[in-house]
Order: sequence, then C-alpha cells, then structure tokens
Amino acid sequence: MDKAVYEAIRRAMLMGRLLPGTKLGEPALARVLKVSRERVRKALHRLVHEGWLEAVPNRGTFVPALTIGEVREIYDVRTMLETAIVGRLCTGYGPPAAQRLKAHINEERLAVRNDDRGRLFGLSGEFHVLLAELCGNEQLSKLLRGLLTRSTMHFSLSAPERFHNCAGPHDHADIVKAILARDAKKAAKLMLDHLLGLVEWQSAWQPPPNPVRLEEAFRGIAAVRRPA
Amino acid sequence: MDKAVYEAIRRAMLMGRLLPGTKLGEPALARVLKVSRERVRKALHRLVHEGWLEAVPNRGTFVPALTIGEVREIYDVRTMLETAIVGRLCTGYGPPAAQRLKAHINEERLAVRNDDRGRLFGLSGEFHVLLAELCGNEQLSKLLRGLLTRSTMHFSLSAPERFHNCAGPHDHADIVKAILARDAKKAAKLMLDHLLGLVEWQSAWQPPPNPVRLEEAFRGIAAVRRPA
DNA sequence: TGGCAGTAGAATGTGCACATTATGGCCGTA
DNA sequence: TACGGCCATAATGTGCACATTCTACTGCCA
Repeated sequence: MDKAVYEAIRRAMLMGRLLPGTKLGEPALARVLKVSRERVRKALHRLVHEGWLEAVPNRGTFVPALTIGEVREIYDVRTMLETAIVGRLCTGYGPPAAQRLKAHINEERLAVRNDDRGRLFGLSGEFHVLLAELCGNEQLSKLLRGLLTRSTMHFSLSAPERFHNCAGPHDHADIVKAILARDAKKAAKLMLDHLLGLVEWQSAWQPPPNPVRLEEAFRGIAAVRRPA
Repeated sequence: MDKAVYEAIRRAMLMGRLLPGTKLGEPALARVLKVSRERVRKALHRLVHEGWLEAVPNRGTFVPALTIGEVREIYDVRTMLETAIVGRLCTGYGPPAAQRLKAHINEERLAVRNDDRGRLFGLSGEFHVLLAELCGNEQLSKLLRGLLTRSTMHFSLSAPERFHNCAGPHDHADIVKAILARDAKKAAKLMLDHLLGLVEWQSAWQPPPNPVRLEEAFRGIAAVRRPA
C-alpha cells in the first residue's frame, strides 16, 4: 500500500523532523523508506495537492514555509466555520452529543493533570473536529479536519519540540459549558476569542530566527554548500 | 501539459456529457483524447482527489452520483461560510469592492435582458466567488471556489441542458444592496434564504428518471452492451 | 434449464528504462 | 581575478512493458 509512504512523510512533518525549505528528493526518499521511486512520487504528488508540500516543476518538492499571513487566513476561515458550528450546536443537539463533549473535556483535564503534553496536543485538535462531527455533516468534518492540520502544520514545523498548551483546556471547557447552556451568543464569542488567542500565540513563534530561512537567503551568495 | 486532459474531462462533466455512473476507462480516454495513458491516469487521479470522480481499486474511475444529502451538506457548509462573508463585508470594504459588486450586478442584469442563459449561469457562480475574494482572504477564496464547483456539479450532471435561472439575479442584487447599506443582519439573512432556495430548487431536480441509472439497473440483466 | 467452475480477454497497477532539464564544477577569456 | 560559456552529473518527467486483478463468456454438471 502506498499510503504508508504518504503517512511516513506526513508524520515526519508533524514531528518537526523536516524543516521548512527542506528538499524531498525522490531517489533519497525511495532509498530511505526502502520503496520504489514511483511510490514516493505518488505520495509526494498527493501531499503537494493537499497543500502539505510545494512542488517546483523540474526542481523537486519542498517543505513549505507558511507565512504568518497564510496562517492567519486559515484561522480566519476556521473562525467563520467554527463560530457557526457552535451556534448550530446550541440550537439543537442530541443527548449523546452532550455526553461526548463532557467526556472529551474530562480527558483533557486528565491530560493536564498528568502533564501529558503529547496527549493534550492531540486532544486539543480533536476537540475542534468533535464539534464539527456533532453537527452530523460529513463534508464539514472533512473540511475542518483539513483546515486544522494545515493550521497546526506551521506550528509543527517551526516549534515542534514544545507542544502548545494552547491555553486550550480551559477555553474548551468554557465553550462546552456555553453549548450545554444553549447560549449561542456566548459560545460563538468564546470560540472567536479562543481562535484569536491561538493565532496570536502562534504568531509569537515566528520571530525566532529560522536557520533554513538564512540558508535560503544566502543561497548563491555565500560560498557555502548546502548540507543536503 | 497534462492540464489539458484534466480540463477536457472537467469540461465534459460541466457540459453534462458524462452522466453519473459512467466509467472513464483509461485506454478509451487515451484513445479519444489522443494522449498517452499515463497522462490520463494522472488527470484521473487528480480529479478523484478533488472529489470530481470516484475511484474503485482495480475497477476504474466513475462519474459519481451525488446524493441529495451530500448536496445539502455542501450547501450547509457554504451557508456557514457565505453568511459570515457577507457579514464581514458589511463591517468594512473598500471603494473598489462596492464598484466591483455594482458592476457584477449590472452584468447579470444585462445577461437576463439578453436572455443569455449560459452567461448568467457563469455569472451566478462568480458572484459568490467575488464576495469571497472581496474579503481579501486567498484561502477562503480557494475553499469556496471548490465548494461551489462541487455544489453545481450535481446540477450539471443531472440537468445540464437547462441552465438554472437560479432565482439568482434578483437575490444577488438584494444582497449587494444590503451590503452597501452595511446592514449585516439583513445581508446574512438574504444570503441564507438565497442558498436555501438554491438547494431546494436543486433538490427538485432529483425525481426525473435518470437514463444512466436505468442503464446501470439493467446491466447484466438485459442483453444490452454499454455504448462506451 | 439453472447454476457454477474454468478460462480468455481486457483493464488497472507497478516497476523500469529512457528523455529532458536543472545544477554545479571547470575552463577559457577579458 | 572575475565573468561567461561549456560540460558532466544527478534529478525530475515520461512512456512502455509486464504483473495482477477483475469481468464476461463458455462449457459442464446437477
């Protein structure tokens, strides 16, 4: 199955092993992953199409360096969708929805108590997906899942070793509380502030100097040979 | 360039030449379009990934038969985004935005007056894209463009020969009027009603018996060989 | 006559070899 | 010494041939 190659590259990106600007050569990947070049090609093409990588014709595929502007745009779209989502959940949801929401919040609390950053990182993302799923709209869920992965990619690539506390657990609990109280206005406002906080928090991570950016800037100027 | 193959297939779908359930065989397409099978393969894979076609492993790729439920879901997502869009446009837009909106409405009026259904069909879609573009969010524009093509695909496939009047021009003019008056509430409401009307109008198109559906139903039963 | 196994054909999936293009080093010249 | 053109090398792009899988027809058997 060629999905394995796709997943391997994606995982490497989420783990921050591939810095922005890195070139993903087909022969090198095929050698490392021990698969044929065609498999690698297909996986790369798919990743490019999904926005994970950038392809330059006759040059290769590269790990993109998302600008703060693009991240803001993605969060802006998320805001539009997710404020609408919580609003809709306030107008009507089934009993299992309430139960799932409470269960999720409890899991996040548990992760915080155990200081399990990795688990909390995963749960924070899943919370937003959960809200979409509770709307019962498959298209919406898929779309939001894509936006979420893309919005976190920037973070994963730039500062992966430190999982974000996201200011999340508390925000999430408040949002759930508002939904259960069927307070649409408040829920939407809380979601808006939550996402605004996230994007601001991520923006603060841009300033630290990115080594790859320097390498790109000096390519063809200084007499340094790139390591890869 | 392989984009030509991609565009050719897409155009055929939009023109309604490919009915739902039709199989797009690689050798047949390569023969018809006079390109190598690899080009066809790449184009098909891309179309599948974008949701235009459906692929069954070791079976081939087929023109999908979107259910009413899926169409409703897509319109639901569009409602979330587009009500937010008009709301945002009401809070702030530049002078060129107002000018472009007015110009578009005028073009639609002109198309109606000339009874140019084809042009009106295109303009009706472009109106929604225009609103997204005026927000200045590239991600949003791309996303909405995809949703729009997918939501109209169902229509194109099931009833392509009759371009929809969409109850559009009038609705669009009202929406623009509300935006220019900076009446966010009204604009959002009008957009909501507009999209609700569109999806209801499209739903009404499902009942008429689909010839391909019959062909599929009799496949393997009657002694008819499929034309392709 | 109805059902089923076997088989021939075609279509999809996969890997390989070649063509094309970009990159980096080398050399000649101003 | 610096600049510009040339060439070797490696990577990407493309087409082809083979392997695998599914479909459909045929013939056999109950």
